[in-house]
This record gives sequence, structure tokens and C-alpha cells, in this order.
Amino acid sequence: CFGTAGNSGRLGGMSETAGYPRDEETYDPLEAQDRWLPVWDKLELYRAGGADDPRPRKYVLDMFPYPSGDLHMGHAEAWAIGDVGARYANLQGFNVLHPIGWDSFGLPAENAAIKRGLDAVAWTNENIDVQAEGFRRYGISFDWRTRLHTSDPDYYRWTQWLFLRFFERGLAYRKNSPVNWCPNDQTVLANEQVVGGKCERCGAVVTKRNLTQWYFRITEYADRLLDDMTALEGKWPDRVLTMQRNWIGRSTGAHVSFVIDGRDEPVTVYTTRPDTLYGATFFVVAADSALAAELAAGGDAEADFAAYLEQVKKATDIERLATDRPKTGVFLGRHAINPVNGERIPIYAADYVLADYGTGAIMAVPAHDQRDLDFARAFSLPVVTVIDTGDDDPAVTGIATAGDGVLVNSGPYDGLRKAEAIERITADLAERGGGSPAVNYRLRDWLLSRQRYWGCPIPIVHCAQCGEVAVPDDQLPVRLPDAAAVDLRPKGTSPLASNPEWLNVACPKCGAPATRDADTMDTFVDSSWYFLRYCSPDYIDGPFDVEAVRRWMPVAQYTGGVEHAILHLLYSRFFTKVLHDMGMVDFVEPFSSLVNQGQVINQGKAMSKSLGNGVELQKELAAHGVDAIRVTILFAGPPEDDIDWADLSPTGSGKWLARLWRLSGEIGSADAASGDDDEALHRLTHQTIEEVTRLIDAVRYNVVIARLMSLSNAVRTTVDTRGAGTPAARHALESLAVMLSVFAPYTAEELWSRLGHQPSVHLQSWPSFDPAIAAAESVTCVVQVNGKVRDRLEVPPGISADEAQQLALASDAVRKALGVMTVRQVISRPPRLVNIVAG
RNA sequence: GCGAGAGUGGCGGAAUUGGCAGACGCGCUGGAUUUAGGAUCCAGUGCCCCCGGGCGUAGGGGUUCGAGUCCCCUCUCUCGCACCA
Repeated sequence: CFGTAGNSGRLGGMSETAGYPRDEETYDPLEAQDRWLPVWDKLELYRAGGADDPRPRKYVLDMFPYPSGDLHMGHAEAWAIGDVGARYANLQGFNVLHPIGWDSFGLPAENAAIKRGLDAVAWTNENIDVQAEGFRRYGISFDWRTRLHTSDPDYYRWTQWLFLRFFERGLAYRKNSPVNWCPNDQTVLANEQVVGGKCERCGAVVTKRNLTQWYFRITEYADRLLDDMTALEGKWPDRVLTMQRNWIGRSTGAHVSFVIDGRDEPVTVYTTRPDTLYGATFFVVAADSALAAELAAGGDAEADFAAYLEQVKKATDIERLATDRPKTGVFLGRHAINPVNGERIPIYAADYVLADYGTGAIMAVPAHDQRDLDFARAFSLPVVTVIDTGDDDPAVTGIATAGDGVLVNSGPYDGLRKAEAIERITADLAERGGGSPAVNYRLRDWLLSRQRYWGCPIPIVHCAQCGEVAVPDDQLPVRLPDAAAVDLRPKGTSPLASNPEWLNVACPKCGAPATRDADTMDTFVDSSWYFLRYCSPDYIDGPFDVEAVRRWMPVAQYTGGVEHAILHLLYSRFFTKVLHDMGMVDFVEPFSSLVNQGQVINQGKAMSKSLGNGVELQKELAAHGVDAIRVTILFAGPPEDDIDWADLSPTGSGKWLARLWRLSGEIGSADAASGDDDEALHRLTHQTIEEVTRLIDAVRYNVVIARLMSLSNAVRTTVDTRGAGTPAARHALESLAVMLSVFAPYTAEELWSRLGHQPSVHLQSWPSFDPAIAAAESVTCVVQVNGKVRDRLEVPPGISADEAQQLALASDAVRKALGVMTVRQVISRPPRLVNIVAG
């Protein structure tokens, strides 16, 4: 029956041919991949249109990869998700920009160079080539002309150019400050790169060092970073917005000045609770602040303080993070004057107050702040309740009362409620010059210097006469010297400083001997603007062509991991706002919508070498083919959920694709339209197109695939019962081929070809549906008695409430269920439901 | 501790505005066909049952003709922050 299988029977479930494949061929997905890939390359299917392209534009972006080696499961998931959006936009007739590039500066290349003597440039470029070929075979619809590498001088020249613009605007500056230090990687880290006291990259326990480093003044944009998020509501995942809000951490309160005995200048503290000022019974300065050292100097407590400070410095962040850590501190032998009641209160140095938040000094109100209370109890300090919250006395219970209440022991403010007191006391202090309303942020400036080799050099020259001098634009890029020409071994200072030829230059301003800044930039600087470069990757007159960016940006769909919620996504928003202020872009938010894909795990745990639960992507691809893996990943669940490979069945996905493939052979080789058509299948096809379109827009890809499976099951039934020549079967499968092409590009091309069409299915239009055909002829109306389903009636979709009620009451099943009860009320919600209330 | 989110079959997960719970798939059971099956196809598959039906969306309460969906309480889990004054 070879070749005629489609017409050879199978009129019922158990025909004489049942059990045999309908076709002696079997689907070989790997062979199909090899066959189509060159065809697609030749067709150049995914070139973004130029300025004169009349189609509406859509920028679909995936967070660009780091060239760590070959692609792994994580890549397979992220890019499968992003590719659906890009391919769907293409079929819908958009002019799509779907670019690819590499975030190619970073530690692994340097470590490979140190440990194995490899050249960082060669190592990087080889890995990129491997990944690029991996993506090509994985069938991602990139416009390959966009390909960029952040480690290319053509790219980092503009990273340096942008740095200089920030420098000119005072947004890049150097300061000496305690910084996070990774003893393993031998470099400083930004706050955002310290996770739970450990280095985000290598897991080493982070320590503190005092260093002079470059910073971006991101705090200046804190309000805008916060406030502009309202425009992202509903378009970015809530959890990302929440994380950014918490990270920026805006709080409002007041600055209050305290006169210090024996000091000319008063000291200002920040508090969110000026209403509790009468309850301030002591004063605390951060142990590692300059103020603490100054207050201790020359006094009786100097030695005690020095010993305490030594102890504090030794403590790692991990120790500091322990929640039940007892409060420690030392009395400095000095006193502050409470501005509202003139009381002299003792000043302590303690490490529970942070030097770099607020002013590094606090007024301590033990009755209404748990930390202050813990300290007061440890040091036997008085606890004065100034807000009656109705709770038990904190001095007795050891539990501070932070809630609302009425002021007591607060002189003229007694009787006020919390909110009112905050307002009044702040206003009164402001009037007397003792304070002012204040806003604070937990966000810190972005530390961008790194003491590593494989990064973008900072284009600054240090001159004894002129200070920090910008390298002139026409001398950019400041190129990295060859790795062979520097000492790469981690030693806590930048490797670039080990090459005197590179380091020593004439000052661009005065010509005197000077030295280059030998640090490199955090790689997050590189990735804060790459999405702009993609719009004009070969542009030579600036970082990007302003017109091209105006055409494509902002990004319509951005896909990437949630791990960048407060790193890359915050930094990119900051860069965009600065560029907006520079007049280079006309929008303030770079990414209009964000999809955070989950992770691929195995057996309940993240894949890791030590657990031995890694799943090798290349093996899976070789065993099942690209399409089966893409479908498996996308069908597993909502894109944002983690998926456990152990729960999945690539074999099952492969079977579905093979079923479709066999159907395409049967229908493709069937005699043209014969016999009755199948109205029900036509209807289902139109309904499926309608629903799938809506679901793709909602990024519900797992449900989309379920609907496509349902439709393919229905096509199978029609082919079995009416023959493969049924027009509805062909229409359904052709529609399926196009819809499938966004998930399983190779199989879809096979279907298209076997149905007798020329390549490529990827050049087709997204199928349209006719609402009139999609409309159901009849719908099932559920009839309930007291909420329980008693009958189901087939009714016209346009049935009236009265008609539905009449039909329901006439039902035998309903009469039986009613028995002797009398009908009290009928709720008729045509055409879906009638509920009869009886008793 | 604070903040956010989530609890649905053996499993992954479906379920417009509150309106047939469990779509689709995996797994499992039985069958057809086969030298063979890790292929293909058909049927079944939430739980209980006295075969009339009853019970079911973490647990308890509430609103409603009607709740997986809305409200309150409890429990559990995940994620984020973690002395931020």
C-alpha cells in the first residue's frame, strides 16, 4: 500500500491496515535539518528591512549570550521562547529586527588564559563561533548581519566614548571608599554582584577594602528609575518591578541635627520616625565611619574604639548577615544633645549602623525600633516609650513597638497620632533650622572599575598636573595590549599596569609624562547599551545611528533570565535615561515588554557537574532533533516557570511531529477533493487559529501547542473517516504547518513541502480565521438543579434566556431531579448555563 | 524578620468577565497489528460507590443561584531583600 496509504482504507478504528505505518517512510528529523538549513541560508529569510521598508517594525531581543562554550539547555530554552515571538511577528507581516551578538568580555576568557595559557581573544572567538553555529542549527531566526562582540575594538571604542560623555556630565567619578572585594577573582565588585555576602560569579566570601575606584552616579537617577516603572506595569513581570523597587529602596523621613558636646559642627542623622524624637535615649555612629574615628580621637575611649574597629573589620559580610547576631559596640565617651528636649545622650560606635546609608549616624529610639532596643538591652540603656500603641512596654517585653499610636512623653506633641506628629515635628525642626524633610535610597552608586585584563579599558589618563584627563575622542579606542604583553596573574592590581609601554603616555592636556588608568570596566557597562548598537552595528560615526535607533527602539519583546532583574535591567534603564538627557534617544525606557524565562533543571535541582545531573543539549538534539527539543521545552509549561527535564518527554514531542509528518504525506499525495467536506473540521481549524493567535500574544506557548495537538488529532480522525482528500483536512494541515513553524521550523517546512508547496513556509502569512465559520453551530448548555449538573442540552448560540429556561424545565432529567421540589428561581445565562433553584 | 508569588489527578500542566474542574501531553491499563517493538493504531484512566449516585482544586470560614477563580483566617512551599534607621 505504499504511496496510496491515504486512500487505502482506515475507515474505522480497526481496518485491515491498522497497525502498519501508513507509509513506509519514517520521519528522520536530522536528515530534514541538514536538507533545509542550506535552503534557508540561501533565502536569507530574516533580514531586517531598512529605513524605506513600509512594514510596521518590531524589535525582538534576547539577552545576549556570554561565550562560555557550546550551547546548553538554558540557551535552548531562552532562545526557543524568544524565537517564537520573532517568527510570529515575521509571519504577521512585521519588519522584524531579531539580532544576535556576544557579551564577550569577562573573567572566564582571562582565567582560561591564566590557567591554560590560551589567548583570550582566540578563546573568545572560538567559543563564539561554536555558539553561532549552534544557534544556526537550532534554527533561531536571527538577522546574522547584526552580529557584534563587545570585546571587539569597533564596539568597545564606543563603550569608552559613552564613558567619556558620562564623565563630562559628572556621572562618572572617582572616590575612595570601602568596596566589595572578591579575594578569589582579585577584583572589586558592584553591590549588585554581591549575593548573600558572596561573589555572584565564583561564590567566594566577599570582603571589604578601601580603594579609589570609578563610579557611575546612578543614584542621581534613583527617582526616575523608580517613577518610570509605572509605565512598565503589566508589561514587565511584577516580581522584577518589585525587586527593582526594593533595590532602589526609597524611604522618606527627616534629617535632624544633633549638637555634639565639644564639637563645632552638629551631626545630622536620618530618620523615618521623627515622631519618636523624644524617645531617643542614645546616639550611634557607624564604627567604620570617619566620624566615629574623629569622635574617639584623643579621648579616654580611643583604645577601646581602636580594638573594636579592628574586630569589626575582620568580620566578613557573611558574619554581618547573621540575623540573630548580638549587638556590639563601644561607648565613645561623648554626648549629643537631643534638639527637642535638650537631653544629653551617650554616643556609641556600633557596626549595626552602616557608614554608607543615610549619614552613617542615627538617633536610637529603643522603644520603637527593634535594633535599637536590642542594643539598649545589651548595654543597659534607658527605654522611653513615646508612642502608646496599646502594646506591652518594650522595656519589659523586649519587643519594640513600631505601629501606629498616640504620642506620650513628648512635650507639646502629646496626644498627636503618628502621621500627624511626623509632619508637625519635621515642620517645627525645619522652622528652627534643626532639621528638614529628607529622602533616602538604599541604591548605591555603581562601582564600575575592575582589576582585570579582559574588559574595556577606562579611557582616562592620570596626570600629576592635570588630574584625571579624558582621552580625546579621536584617540579612541584605547586598545587592550596583547595578553602576552601583560602579567595576567591576579595580584589585586590591574594586569594592564604591568605593561609600561601601554601604561605610560603623555598627558593629552599638557604633554607631561602621565599614566593610563589601568583598570577595566565592569562588563555590565558593555551590556548596558548593546541593544542600541544592534540597530546600526556597523555605524562608524558614533555608538549608534540615532535615526536607526529611533526606528527600532524601544524593544518590543525582551527575553532573558530573572537573574538580571537588578543588574543588567537596572543598568540599561539608567543608560537609556542618561542618553535621553543627552538628546541621543527619544524614549526613557528601553524595553517595552519583558519575558523572564524560567530555568531548566533536572530531578528537582539545578544542573551541575557536582550533582552529575546535567543534561547535554547536544546529545538530546542528536537523539530527537531540534524541533522535538524546542517543542518539549515550550510545551512543558508557562515560559516563566522552571521546567524539570526529568518530567518531560522529548520522545512524546517527537511522536507528535512524526504524526504530523505522516499526515502531510497522506494529504499531500491524496487525490484532490473527493466526497463530502468536513464542516466540523473547518470550524475547528478557524477556532484554533483564533484561539492560538490570542494565546501567542499572551505568551502562553504551552497552551498554543496543546491546541495545535488537538487540531492535529482532529485531522487524523477526518483523514481516517473521510479520506485524506477531504478539503478540510488539507486546509487544517496547511494552517497547522504555518502555525507550527514558529515552534518547530524544520518540521513545518517538511509539512509545507510534502503538501506540495515551494519553500518556504517561513515566508507565508499567519493564517487568518473567519469568525462566521469559527462560530459554533450549537453549544452545550449545562442545566443545573441547585448547582448540580443534571442535563446537557445542545442549543443554538443565540438562544434567549427564556428559551433556554423553557428547554431546561422541559428536560426529563431535570424533572426527575426536581421530584417533589418546587422551583423557586431560575438563573438563565444563555447559551452556556441554566441553574434551577428548587426546594 | 520584611516584601512578592504560588498550592489543581501518579506527573507536567489546562480552565474568558465567578458558570461542565482536570484541556493537551507524559505515565499507566487493556486491545489490534507484528518475527519483533523503545514503532504504529484503537479504547480506558481524579477518588469512592450499595451502580441510583456521592465526594473532589492545601485546610477552615464567608460572599453568591453558582467559587479552582472573590473576601477573611490557618498551614505549606518558592523567590527576592536581609541590621537601610
